[in-house]
Amino acid sequence: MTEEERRRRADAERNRRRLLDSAQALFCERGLDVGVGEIAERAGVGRGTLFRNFASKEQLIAAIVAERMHEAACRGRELLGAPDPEAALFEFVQEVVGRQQLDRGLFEAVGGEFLANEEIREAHGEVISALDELLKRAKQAGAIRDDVGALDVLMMLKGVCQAASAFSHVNPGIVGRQLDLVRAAISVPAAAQPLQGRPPTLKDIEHAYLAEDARTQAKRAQG
Amino acid sequence: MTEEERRRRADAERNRRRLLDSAQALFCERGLDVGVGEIAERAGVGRGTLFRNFASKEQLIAAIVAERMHEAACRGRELLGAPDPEAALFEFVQEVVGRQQLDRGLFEAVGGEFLANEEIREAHGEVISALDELLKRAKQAGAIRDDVGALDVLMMLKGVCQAASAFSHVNPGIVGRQLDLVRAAISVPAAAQPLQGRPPTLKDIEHAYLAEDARTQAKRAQG
DNA sequence: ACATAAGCGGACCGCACGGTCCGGTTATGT
DNA sequence: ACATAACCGGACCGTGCGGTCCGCTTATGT
Repeated sequence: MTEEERRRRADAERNRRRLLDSAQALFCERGLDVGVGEIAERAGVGRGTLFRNFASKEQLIAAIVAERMHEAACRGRELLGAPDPEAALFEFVQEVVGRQQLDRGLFEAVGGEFLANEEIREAHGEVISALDELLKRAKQAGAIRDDVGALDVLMMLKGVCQAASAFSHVNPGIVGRQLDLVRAAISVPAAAQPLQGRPPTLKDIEHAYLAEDARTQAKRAQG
Repeated sequence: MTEEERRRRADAERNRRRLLDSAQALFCERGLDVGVGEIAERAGVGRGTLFRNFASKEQLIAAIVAERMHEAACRGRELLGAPDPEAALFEFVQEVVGRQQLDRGLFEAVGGEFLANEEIREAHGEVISALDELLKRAKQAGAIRDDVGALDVLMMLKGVCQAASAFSHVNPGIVGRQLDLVRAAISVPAAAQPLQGRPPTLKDIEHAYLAEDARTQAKRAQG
């Protein structure tokens, strides 16, 4: 040990990175329920190696999810410097939805029982704070009503994300449509612009289910 | 067998009812993840009896959930006869949320992978149809914008229900608040009335998690 | 009262999960 | 080149799940 800071072997460091990468990829595409065995296999290491780097699966999840939330919060703070407060707010809202749309694990972590985890809850708080600041600026600019809070918005976004994860692949316009509704709701008196896309239909549900099923069976066949 | 229609023994019928009742109760309070063992135990029968009445757990779930959805749809059709179309629509919306708030199993069945089940999806379709009719009437009355569909509304409700299931016990006003938002969204120009209740806070999340945790550990201690 | 079939229940099975452990391997400093 | 400790990987464990099976019980018609 010639250096104080260099106490871990190089291969250990490399394996940790591989584990984080493979877990991130699998959580993204299949959610947080993927088994630790599969994560280790994809990383090209054994299960033992996984558990030496992360004390439990929950801790691995927390490390990844918290990182993603931290990134989102940073983006939010960045948007605080944008010229148009209202545009900045809705840009952020749209990105938050987009991130969850691209990362199923992140989507599942928000609002589920995983908020029980200290690390995740803290990162979640960062996002809320950023959104809160953006809201405050937009309110001062007169664009947003005074009595809504960051969590009010986040809760509505939960519905949007749910819609996105369920239907966006059979009805791509659904996200923009729902985001429009977040702005204008369904009442006539508001100065409403026409909604984007086409209305979702019963067929969409069926297609969503069939696509999901086909994907599952494909995985099963190859595995 | 003196009667054609009487081919099942009385005790069998009684046990089936007990199973349905206990499953309903457990699904309500703890969600669809409760084990079949516990359901049978609460009903005072063995696991074998459960599987003789229902070929699989999924079928048991479908029987119960579809029944609840059917009830909701009936209520919706009933409201079609109400004098004020707009009031009827929002009464229905509120009741749909209320039902999911009182029944965690129902909440989980909507929008999750359980919509893959034919029986559930069909019953879900009934609810959508009822909501669609209510929407049409409200549109004709000029209360609702023309370009929203029943599923648009249902998706927003998903977010409301999520908020309800997570926070209603620490912030009872949250449901009315979110329902207000469904009507008016967050834009200033709308003729907005002040939101009900108080804004949700970060503390609410923490309390929700702590309460959930305490409940879980209580169950664990008594079981 | 009795014969009989329908019904019963809990022991049992296979499975998949998260997590542990230890004999063999390999990076690392001298 | 070598000694050594850090590291590796996969066999292994306990748990809890949905679902099956079979010997015993009991409702039911005569």
